[in-house]
Amino acid sequence: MTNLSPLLDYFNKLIPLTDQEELLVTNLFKPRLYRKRQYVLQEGDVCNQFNFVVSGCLRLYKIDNKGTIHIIQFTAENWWLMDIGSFHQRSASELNIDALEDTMVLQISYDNLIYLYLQCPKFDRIFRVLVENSFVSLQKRLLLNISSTAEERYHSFLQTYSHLDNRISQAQIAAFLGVTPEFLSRLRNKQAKKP
Amino acid sequence: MTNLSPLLDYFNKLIPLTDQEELLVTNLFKPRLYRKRQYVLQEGDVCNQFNFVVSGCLRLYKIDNKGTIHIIQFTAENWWLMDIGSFHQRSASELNIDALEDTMVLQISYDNLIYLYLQCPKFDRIFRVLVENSFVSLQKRLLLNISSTAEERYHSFLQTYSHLDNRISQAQIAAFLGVTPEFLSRLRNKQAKKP
DNA sequence: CGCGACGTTGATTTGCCTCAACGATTGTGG
DNA sequence: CCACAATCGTTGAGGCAAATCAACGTCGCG
Repeated sequence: MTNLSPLLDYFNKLIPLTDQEELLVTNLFKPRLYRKRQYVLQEGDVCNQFNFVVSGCLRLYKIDNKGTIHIIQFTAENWWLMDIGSFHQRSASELNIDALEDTMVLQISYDNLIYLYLQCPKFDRIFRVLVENSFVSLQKRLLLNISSTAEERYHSFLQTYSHLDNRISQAQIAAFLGVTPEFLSRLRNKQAKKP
Repeated sequence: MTNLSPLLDYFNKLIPLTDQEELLVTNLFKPRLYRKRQYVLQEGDVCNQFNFVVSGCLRLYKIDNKGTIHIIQFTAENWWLMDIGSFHQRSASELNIDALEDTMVLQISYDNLIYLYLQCPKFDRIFRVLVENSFVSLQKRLLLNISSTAEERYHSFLQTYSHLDNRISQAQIAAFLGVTPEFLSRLRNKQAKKP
C-alpha cells in the first residue's frame, strides 16, 4: 500500500491530527500514478480531485486560441495542484493538468472532501488556509507577469523553482515565463557572457 | 446613519440571515467615506479591512520599480475589495487601493471578522465563498493577461466592465490593460474605423 | 540505426513603447 | 467669474523587446 506519511506530515505541520483524523485521511485519500505526458485534468471537464503530489512533477496550463501553451504552475513533491475555480464552482475547466514525469499523487474527490468537512470541521480550516495560500501565490504570479520584463521573470523563476531547474526542459520554462524557447535561449546566452 | 441594506441584501442572497445575525453585521461593519484620490490601503501597510463598496469606485494597483502603475482590479457598487493575501497573512502589502470617485464603503476590521466567525460560523462559509470567488476572478485576470493581445484584452474589458466604461478615464483603462494611454488611443481609433 | 524532440543561432518583422507636440477639457485660485 | 495651470486624449516619428521563420547540430529513445 502507498505511503501516506508525506500527506499526514503536511497536515500535522499545519494543525496536529488525532489518530482518528489520520484514519479519516487514510480512508478518503486515494493514491494514483500518472505516467509522463498523461492528463490529470483536461479542459472541458470539471476538476473533481484535489491532488497532493508525493513524487514527480505536474504542470497546470492553458491553451490559447492560437494553440500556444501557457504554463501557470509547476507542482512537485509535497504541494497541491488542482483548478480551484472549476473544483469549487463545479464548472467546466479552461485548464489542463498533465505529468512532466511519472508522478504519484494522493487525491481526494469533491464528494469525499465535503464528507471530510462534515466529519471533522478542523479540515475546514486546513483547506481554507490552503486556498488562501493558493490565492497568494497566484497573486504573486500575476504581479510578476504584469510588472516585470522577461529577464526579471526568469531570475525570479530560478529563485522560486531552483530545485526544479534541472528537471524541467527549457521549452517548458519558456512556456511558463511567457516567451518563446528561442528568446529564452538568447537570454541564457547573454547571462552566461555577462557576469 | 448609513444604510446597511446593500450589504445585508448581499449576504441574504448567499445565505439568508436571522435577525440576530443581521444585528451582528450592523454592529461590526462601519461605514466610511473616502474622497476621490484618497488612499484606502497604501503599500507597506497591513491590509486590515474588508471593504464592501456601497457607492463610488475603487482601484487596486501595484507600482513597479520604474514607477508605472498596474491596475489589478476596479471595484464599484456591491463588490468587495481588499488585499486578501496581506489581510489573511497579516503581512505588509505590495499593493495600493485608492478612490477614483468619492466612495462609500462598509468595512469590517480583521479582529471584528475573527469575532464574527466565532459568534456565527455561518459567516465562515460566506467568506470562504467570497475568497473562492476572488480566486476565480484573479485567475481569469491572469489567464487573460497571459494568453491575449492588448486588443483582445480591451474587448474583454468592455464586456466585463461595460457598466464602468464611461466612469473610468482611458488612462485608467490603459493601466488596467497593461498598455500606454497612447497605444489604447490608437486601438480605439482603429476600432472606430473598421466595423 | 533513424527519427523526433530539443537547444541554438541568424535574419526579418511586429506590437507596443518613448518622446514630443498639440487642442480640448477640467479644475482652481485670485 | 475669469485666467491660468493641470490633466486628458490624440497624433506623429522613431526605437526596442520579443516574435516569427528558417536552418542546423545534438541528443535520447524506440
